[in-house]
Order: sequence, then C-alpha cells, then structure tokens
Amino acid sequence: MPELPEVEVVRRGLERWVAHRTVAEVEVLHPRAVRRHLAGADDFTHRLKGHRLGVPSRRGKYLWLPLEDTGQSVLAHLGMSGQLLVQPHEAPSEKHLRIRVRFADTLTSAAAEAGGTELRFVDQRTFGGLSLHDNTPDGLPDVIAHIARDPLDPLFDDEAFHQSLRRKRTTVKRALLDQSLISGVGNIYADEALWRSRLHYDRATATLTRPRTAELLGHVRDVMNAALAVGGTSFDSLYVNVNGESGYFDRSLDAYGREGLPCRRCGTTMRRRPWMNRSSYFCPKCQRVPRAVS
DNA sequence: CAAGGCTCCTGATAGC
DNA sequence: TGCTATCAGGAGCCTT
Repeated sequence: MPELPEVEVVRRGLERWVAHRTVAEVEVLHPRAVRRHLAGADDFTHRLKGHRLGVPSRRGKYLWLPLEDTGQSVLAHLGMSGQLLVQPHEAPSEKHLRIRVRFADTLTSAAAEAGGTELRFVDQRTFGGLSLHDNTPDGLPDVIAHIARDPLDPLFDDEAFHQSLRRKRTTVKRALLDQSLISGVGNIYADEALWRSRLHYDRATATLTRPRTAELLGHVRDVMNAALAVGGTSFDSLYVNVNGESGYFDRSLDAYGREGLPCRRCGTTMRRRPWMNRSSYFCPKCQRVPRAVS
C-alpha cells in the first residue's frame, strides 16, 4: 500500500529517469486508469504527445509531472497497487500494464543515460491512475487543491493541525487518514505512529493536548523518514520503485500486521480490530481504549 | 456543513 | 478438487 514514503521513492526514481524527456507516444490500455481525465483516453494521449516533462513533485500520496510550457501536469496516484516502472522497450508487457509512455529520446545526456526506456503504469487493482490537469498558481494540479500539506513538507503548520484536531469531533486515526487535514498517512503508518505514541486509534482528537499532538507528529515524521531511508515498505511485489525493487521497512514494522505477536515494547499480545472496512493493529496495554469513545 | 459509510477493483487465501 | 466468502484499502461521492 503505497503511502508517502513509497510515493517519494517513486518520485525520486522519476526525477532521475524521466524528468526532461519528451513524450513521443502514449498508449492507454485500460480506460479505468485515466478515469480522472474526464475528456477521455484519446484526449489524454494527444495532450501529452510532444511535450517535455519537468521535475516531478509530490504532496502526500499524489505525485505529478509538469508538462513544460503548458501550465499543466500529469497527476499520478498509485492507489493500492499502482506502479510506475521505467522499463526497456523490449521488456515484455506486465500482466496489469495500463498505460505506456514512450519518449522521443534525443542526444541529451539525460536521455542517453536513460537509454532505450519507457515509462509504464502497472496497476492490478485499478484504484490508481494518471490524468492531466491545469496547475493552480501554487503549481499543483487543481484537482488536488483540497489535499493538505504532508508532514515532511517544510510549510506544514503544526499549530494549525493541532487546532484542527481540537475543533473536530472525530477520533485520532480517522484524523490521520483525513487527507484534507494531513496528507500522506495511510493505514500502515497511522498504526505505526499511534503505537509509537501509545495512543489508541479511537482516542477523541479534541482531548489531545498540544504536547501530545507534537509527539504524534514527531512519530509520524520519524516513522516515515525511517521507511524512506530503506526504500519504503513492501509486503509483496505490489509496491516497488521505478526499477521494480522492493523496500525493506516491512521488517521494521512495530504494529501493522503483528496480530498475535508480542508488543516490541511490553510483550503483550498485539491485537487486530476491524475498523472502517480495514484493520487496526495495536497493543492493548500500551494503547489503552479511551473511556469516552466519541 | 461535518462525519461516517459505501463503492470501485483483482487476486491470494481460507474454509467447506 | 473446486467453489464461495473474505480480505487488502485510497479517496471520491453519497447519505445522514
């Protein structure tokens, strides 16, 4: 499940292998992969053709490649199983190949280094996709204007986040997953940060003190930076970097997926609870159920 | 308006 | 063995 660290690993790969290359041809093999491009697959294809890509940016789990001189960007979201792979032309098509982008490689040094490669969007579960959008004055695609800055963004406002939590009538894990409050956090890193903070997922956000919020944000940043340092979290081949390689952070997870295993802090058996059509993993001793569940 | 629930999708795996 | 049920879950959209 690609969250902020995994998406950032992909962004870095695109910066190295795809930035400054000119699109020659785009092939959409599954319409659902461009469903956010409302004008359709043909329009998507034609609008990309002939344009040079700039340096990719990221906010939370979204990343985008600016089309130079157009004021537009190709927006990408990996969903649950999306991959952006840089592959040699001759590599056989992946089973779930959805979009192929070929480049008009010239004699630039960047193109020479990239060799005869193309960009492929591969996505088994089809929750992800690519689309083209106008940029806002801030330089981000207009359709993600509602996405909050992420905790690794230098301009993320810790105090405003705390005040939002105090105002809301919701619980802490819901808030962590609310991309309009803080972006980039998904189910895995939410559980990890809550475990590190000794907070139960059903804790009401309005009860968090300023130091408690600061501690939580610190743990969110720590766990994301630690994952980034080892290439992200992979459980299987569904999440990989642009070269198809897995990250190693799954070996460092303290909460997610550890049902029935001893808590790494106190030894108590970790539990899993169904929660919002997914799962929450927690230590019943370190992360006590709050008295008043809102 | 805010909060919470539903839904899209495929494949691995468990259970009968 | 082969079928069905369950689970994985991001985020737009809908309902309350």
